[in-house]
Amino acid sequence: MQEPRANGYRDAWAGDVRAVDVGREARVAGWVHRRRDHGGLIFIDLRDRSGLLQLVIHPGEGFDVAERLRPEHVLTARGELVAREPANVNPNIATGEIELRVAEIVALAESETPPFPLDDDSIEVDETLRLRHRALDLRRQAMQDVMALRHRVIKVMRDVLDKRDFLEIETPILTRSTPEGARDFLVPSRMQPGAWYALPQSPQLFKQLLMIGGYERYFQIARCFRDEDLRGFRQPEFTQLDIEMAFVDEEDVIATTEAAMAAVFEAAAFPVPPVPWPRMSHAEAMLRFGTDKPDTRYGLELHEVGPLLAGSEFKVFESVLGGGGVIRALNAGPREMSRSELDGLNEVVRRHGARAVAPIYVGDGGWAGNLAKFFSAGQIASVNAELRAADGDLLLFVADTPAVAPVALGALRAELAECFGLVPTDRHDLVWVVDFPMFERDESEPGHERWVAVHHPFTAPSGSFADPGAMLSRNYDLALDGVEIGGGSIRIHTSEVQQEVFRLLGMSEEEAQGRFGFLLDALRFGAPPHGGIAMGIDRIVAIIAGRDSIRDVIAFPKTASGSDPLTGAPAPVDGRQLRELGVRLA
RNA sequence: GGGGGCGUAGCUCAGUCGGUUAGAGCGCCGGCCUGUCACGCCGGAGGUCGCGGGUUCGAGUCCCGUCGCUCCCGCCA
Repeated sequence: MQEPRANGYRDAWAGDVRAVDVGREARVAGWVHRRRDHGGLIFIDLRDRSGLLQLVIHPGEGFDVAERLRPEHVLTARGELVAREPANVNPNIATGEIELRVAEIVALAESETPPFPLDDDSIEVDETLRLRHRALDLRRQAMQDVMALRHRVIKVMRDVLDKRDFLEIETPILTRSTPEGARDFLVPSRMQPGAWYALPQSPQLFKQLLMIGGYERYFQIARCFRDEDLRGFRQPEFTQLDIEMAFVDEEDVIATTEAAMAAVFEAAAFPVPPVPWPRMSHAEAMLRFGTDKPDTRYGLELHEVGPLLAGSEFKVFESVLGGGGVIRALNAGPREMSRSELDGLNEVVRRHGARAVAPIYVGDGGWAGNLAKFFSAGQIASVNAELRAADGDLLLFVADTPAVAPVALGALRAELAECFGLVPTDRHDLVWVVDFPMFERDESEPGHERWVAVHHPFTAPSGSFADPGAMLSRNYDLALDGVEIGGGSIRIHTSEVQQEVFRLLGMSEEEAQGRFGFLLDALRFGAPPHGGIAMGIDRIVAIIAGRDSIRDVIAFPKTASGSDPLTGAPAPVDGRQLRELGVRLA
């Protein structure tokens, strides 16, 4: 760190002094990390953001002060930086060759005993307790490291985009609904009683207005809000690198994203393949991996085996195929699994809506087990060839609807890779997934089937509106190790096409005008072709830091119940405010 | 909204088939200690076993309810 301006508290960072500073008089300040009291000699590991420095207090000046110090007390100390005897050097800390011989020590603040250890990152402390004492939790080295990493990631993003002529422009937080498909957080309006602001699910509409407004290249470190249940990699409040560019096609946005992200990974010393990163169609991803965000670091790929097995004696498969279903299979390799372990696999696919997994062992070129008798030698041979099956291999089959079977087997693939230890820890893969379907048929309410946009309804489609189910969207999602870290698209830039999409989604002209009039209006005044992307900063930082939850990379995250860590719950509303708003309490 | 797991000392956890006095490590407090760095040695304090009810001669342990946390599905890019 840069040397601090000398004042009454410090003139040096504790963790930054080195052997070359021996002989120098230094004043440092910080927290007591650990204290070792030898009776006639006291050692204190002093901690500030830069690191640790050992203070030595001999009997005499300040000794009585040092005797009363305890972990997390705050102090400032002055003394001479001295070299340690060779035998006393501590190679585990950066300042281990030297120490501060204290001439003066002043206690600035006492501390109660911390409710959980701050000097040991190996113990996993209950998260509720960490959130309740967030200031203490943030002192821990692991949190300090992550926050510094997060800062560097965002800094690199800003630097790369700044060099490429992007302007950082802020967009409103109190706004109206910006549809991404999630529930909006709502805030009542005082000026217009009965009306509500929505917090933005993304700056989508605003950045399109900026493109139409001629700003050409925009970005923002944007806070986004979605009122949905949280998960390890999902918070109701999260941060995205939001980018939009005018007069561009897919290649421009992808190239810009790759430049920014490659710089981020390089700055973080996170090993990824060189750009350009591979691309895969949505259809291929679903076929080979059973997910739209494949982890391509390991095998266990899915195969379509329905046509190979049609006409067998196995009634389960036959009835699925007869009903328009599919059969997907993967080769788990030479695995010995017990009855109960195989039952455990059923649990996995059931979670995703499938009935069961059919396991078959390969032996002597044929199939072992009680399912083998239902299939002809030709069928067995062709499936073995498709799955490259060898003796001893375990083959797993899932037969179900075209929507369920791939997803269920894809989830099983991920689970198997995890428990077989097939997921590399030293290597990371990125893949662009492109050519998503534009529309999907929502058949959840019989009699009210309708088209819904797979991405948001501003994504540019390709294909003909005469066959909406066959249209693809001009979008691109980026997956890192099986986690979606970003996604974007080329946007619709004419009001005619935009209205056509709204119509297909069952939106009347009045409704479209009411909800998105300010975009439709803008599109009528010369909108440039444009597109962009949004990158999930929390997820990117979490993966680089090797964390399972983005809560670990957010200074003040929400808890599982969505409450605020500082108050324990969303703030209660003042009754007077409610009356002014005309809100009646139930 | 649905399903699984967890809740025991300040922290992390153990606690057998339901059995009488609930444990460990770390931390904390006191004493000793002039070269430690996860300091060491000696001693000590600390428990509504989340909460409520039930079964039982007897419940940390079994059952029901409830609250909290957590993972997964739904939802959500």
